[in-house]
Amino acid sequence: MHGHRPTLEAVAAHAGVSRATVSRVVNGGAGVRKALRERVEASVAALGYVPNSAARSLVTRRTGAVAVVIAEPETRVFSDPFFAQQLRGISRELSACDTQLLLLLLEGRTDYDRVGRYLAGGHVDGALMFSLHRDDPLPSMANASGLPTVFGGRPGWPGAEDDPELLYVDTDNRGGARQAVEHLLERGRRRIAVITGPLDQTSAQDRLDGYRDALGVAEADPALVAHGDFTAEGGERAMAELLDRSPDLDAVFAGSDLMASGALRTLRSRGRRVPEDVAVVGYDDLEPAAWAVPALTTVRQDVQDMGRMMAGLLLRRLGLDPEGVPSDTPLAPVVTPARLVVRDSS
Amino acid sequence: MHGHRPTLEAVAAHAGVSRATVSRVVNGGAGVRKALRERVEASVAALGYVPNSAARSLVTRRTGAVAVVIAEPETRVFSDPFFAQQLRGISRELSACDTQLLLLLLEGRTDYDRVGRYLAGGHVDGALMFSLHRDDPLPSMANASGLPTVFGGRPGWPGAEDDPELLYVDTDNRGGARQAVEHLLERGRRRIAVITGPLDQTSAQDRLDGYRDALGVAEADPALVAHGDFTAEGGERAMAELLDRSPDLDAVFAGSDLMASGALRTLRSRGRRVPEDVAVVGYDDLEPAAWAVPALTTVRQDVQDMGRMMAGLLLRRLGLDPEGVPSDTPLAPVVTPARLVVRDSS
DNA sequence: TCGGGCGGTGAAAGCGCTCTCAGGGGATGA
DNA sequence: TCATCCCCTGAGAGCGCTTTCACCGCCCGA
Repeated sequence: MHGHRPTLEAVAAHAGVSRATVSRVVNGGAGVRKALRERVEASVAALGYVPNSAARSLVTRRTGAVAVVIAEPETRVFSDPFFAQQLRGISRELSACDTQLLLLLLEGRTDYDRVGRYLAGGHVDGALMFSLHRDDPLPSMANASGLPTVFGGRPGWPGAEDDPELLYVDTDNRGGARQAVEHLLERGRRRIAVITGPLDQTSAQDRLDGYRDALGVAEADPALVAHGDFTAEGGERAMAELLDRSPDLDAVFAGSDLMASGALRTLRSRGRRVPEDVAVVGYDDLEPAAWAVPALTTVRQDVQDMGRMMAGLLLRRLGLDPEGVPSDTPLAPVVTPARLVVRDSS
Repeated sequence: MHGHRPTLEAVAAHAGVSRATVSRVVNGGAGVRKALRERVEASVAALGYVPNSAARSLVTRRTGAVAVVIAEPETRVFSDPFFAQQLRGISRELSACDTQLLLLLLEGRTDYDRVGRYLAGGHVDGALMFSLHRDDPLPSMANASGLPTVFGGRPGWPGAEDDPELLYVDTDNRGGARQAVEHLLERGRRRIAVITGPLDQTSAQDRLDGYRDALGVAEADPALVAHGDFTAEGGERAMAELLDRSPDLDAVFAGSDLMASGALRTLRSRGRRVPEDVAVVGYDDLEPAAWAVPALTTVRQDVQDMGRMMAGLLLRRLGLDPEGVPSDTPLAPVVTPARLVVRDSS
């Protein structure tokens, strides 16, 4: 197999030059006379030489790869278009800088060790982390190993906000949620329930806060609050709970489109019409929103762009200025706006 | 940052032993006296030593990582649950062998170079390739670089079948399609249309062949055949075409659930009732099938398990026998069965 | 004609790790 | 008590690459 991949040495011998010269040519050819460079290039092509990445990164201390770490089971990562979109933006930005994307998924508690070792082992130049819960050990692992890291969503662990080095990309969850609930109020709804995401994630907590803001209360009516986990099944269950507790509710704000579509299913099976009996608003504006029956009113955040920004931030942190970014832009967290999109469900 | 990661040397000095001993301990500790081993382990912990992967793989010629190459735009990869499931199986199998999964997506023609270089550069020990079209250059690139590779789906390029080394995992697409169409015939349908996937993929071609088998014809009625691209949008368009060409059709077999759900949308918008007016059968039995309204009759293939098998095949090819596999099992392509699942749409 | 400068090239020193090989010491058998 | 063997351990040679540093011509100005 890998049998006898030619080495620099071999190319040098073939071209009748030294290893140093070949190395220079392979890395751009600066400072090598044209005639020689062409001779070397011919040899490289003739032998089918490809640099050995291990040897190279051993000396350069760079790998040209970036890890995307998602602390969720594959089930969610791949069924939730949120990640898909995010990854898409990331992947696009990275490949523009010729950097490889490495996807690491953490499923169980035991994976933390493996991934921690991987990150610390110098396999990657930096990391992008998502979907972290408040007590997740990953950030401190990354921090301990000194790996440059950018987070998706505002980190929620204690003291996170005080770290001036901290880099993240978030969206205005609180404002978006407020818009959603205000919209329901304008539609004349009065018993508005909420289905939250896991509250140890800032995005879920912020959306709940936005709900409270809109209603002008400091504490939500417990009968109108149910907790989901950002999945459709969770939304289905939460909606059932809500209907049991508050049969008179006339609207529900779900913390994600997936949960909203789950809620839709429960409502349908319980014979409630949407939006006549119960208005539904989701969050994210991903595919399931537009496809749901009826099409979901939701809060739009440009997830793909957020992914792109995360990657951009990291690349700049690594000193690989992505094109189109003035190099004097300060390296700081980014918060993008959210916007209500009204469809048929409200 | 990576500032001063301790090296083997440092640990050796700290523990008062030689590099060789530390290396042995780090790699399992075989052949090192217990007392010494514990001393070394303490030093490793005290210094927070993590082996440098580049140095290690430079000498071992192994990276502990495997690439999954998908020649489809991210859009599809992440919105099509097919890949999600497949990846899930793969990821599960790989992590059992402590092997990292590296996801490489090819979007445009230009990505081929980058990925080709990456694969040839020794970043990974092997590759898993999916969703290849007949003239895809990737297999020959992998072959040229001698990278052990397992394919998802029976490869369709000329001469592929003759390669005794070729490893792939496929499902009985032809048989599954035949079952689907026979089922429609049993239901009394007579004008059965088909929406194919891209015919330069063997899976799509095989499913079309199965359709013909069931109908007992050598060539399908062109008015009843439309081509999609395995996406929901494609299914939507194809269904519209079919209705225009053959308004009298009473059933449609779609080459994937996603295309079937697109077809469902078109049928709904054209006012055809499913299954009363038109029966619909999909293929794959992934989430969209069960969720569709009405729930889709479809052909089940255990995609996740296929992923697992692909990974298993590759690991064995790499000499990392996954647990539970008798080591004398011959290394050969696998074809899994397909089974009809009847739901509401037919 | 000669000295200084400069662009281009090669020799060689590692990067951090694994692994072979040789040697040292303790235990064992006579 | 001495020789033999075996178990551990350490020294050292690379893995393939980058990069510094010294050097060799060559061209220029004087």
